[in-house]
Amino acid sequence: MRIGELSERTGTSRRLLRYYEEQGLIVADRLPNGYRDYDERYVDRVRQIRGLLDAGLPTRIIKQVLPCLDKPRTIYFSDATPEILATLEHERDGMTERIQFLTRNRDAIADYLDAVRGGDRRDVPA
Amino acid sequence: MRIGELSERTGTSRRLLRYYEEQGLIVADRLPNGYRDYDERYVDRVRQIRGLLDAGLPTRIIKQVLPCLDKPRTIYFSDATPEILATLEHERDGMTERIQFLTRNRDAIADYLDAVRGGDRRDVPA
DNA sequence: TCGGACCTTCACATCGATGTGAAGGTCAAT
DNA sequence: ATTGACCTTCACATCGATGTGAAGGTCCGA
Repeated sequence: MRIGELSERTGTSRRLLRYYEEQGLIVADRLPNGYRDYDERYVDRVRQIRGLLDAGLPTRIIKQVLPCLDKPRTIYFSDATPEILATLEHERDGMTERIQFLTRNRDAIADYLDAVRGGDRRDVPA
Repeated sequence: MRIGELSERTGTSRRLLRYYEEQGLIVADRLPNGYRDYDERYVDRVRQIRGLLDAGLPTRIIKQVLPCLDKPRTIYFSDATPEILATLEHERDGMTERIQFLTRNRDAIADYLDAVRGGDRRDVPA
C-alpha cells in the first residue's frame, strides 16, 4: 500500500508518516518509481506509534522501544540490550505514575461532575 | 510568598509561572513594589496545573476547568456553565480513554520485561 | 496527449511549552 | 554606597509535533 492509503487507514497525515520515517520509527520499502510501499503490518505499527506518542513518549524513546514491542506476539529475547531494558523499565514506571496521576485528576473531575449533577453515569447504584 | 519560592516549591520555573499567569491560569497579587505575591494555596494550584498539563490538557482547557476543581473541597454549584460542564465531561471521557490506552501500553511493556527476564517485579508469585 | 490524483523532496511556518538573556527596579546586608 | 539576590517586562530562541506549499515526477483514464 502507498502512503495515501496508510494515511487514511491510520488517521495520520502523510506528512507525519514521512516524519516518523525520518525519525527512524518506520522504514518504508520503495516501489520502482520511488514511491513508499507499506505492507499490512504498518497499520498496526503506526497506530502503536500514535499511541505511545499520545502516552507522552517522545519519538527518540519510541524508536528504542518499538523494536521490542513490535513483533506481533512472538517475543524475541535476543535483541534487547541492557540499555533498552533499563529504558523500558524506566518508561514502564513513568507510565505507571502517569496513569495514577491521570486517574486522580480524572476522578477529581468525575467527582465534581457527579456532585454538581447526576452526571451521565450509567453505573450509579441508586 | 514571591515567585522564587513558589518556583522552588512546585518545581516549576519562574518563567513558566509567569507564562501560566499570562495564559490566565493563575492570577497573582502584587506587592507594593510590583513583585508577584502568592499565598499558600498556589502551591497546590500550580501542582494541579502541572498535573493537568502532563495529562495532556492544553492550557486553554485547563483555564476553563480549573475554576471548578480549584475550590479545595467545597464545591460551588453556582459557577459552572453548561459549556464548562460539557467540556468537563468530554475531558473526563478523554482522560478515561487515555488511561486505558496508557495502561495497555504500559502492560505491553511490562509483559515484555517480565518475559525477557525476571523484571524487578515484587509481586511475582513464584 | 492531456488532466488529475497520486507520489517525491525540500523548506519554511505554526503552535504550545519552555529556555535564556538583556535592561532595569527593589531591597537587605555589608 | 555598593553588592548580590531577588524581582520586573520584553523579546527572541529552541524543541517536538505538525501544517503547508512549491517544484517536480508518475501513472491512469478520457
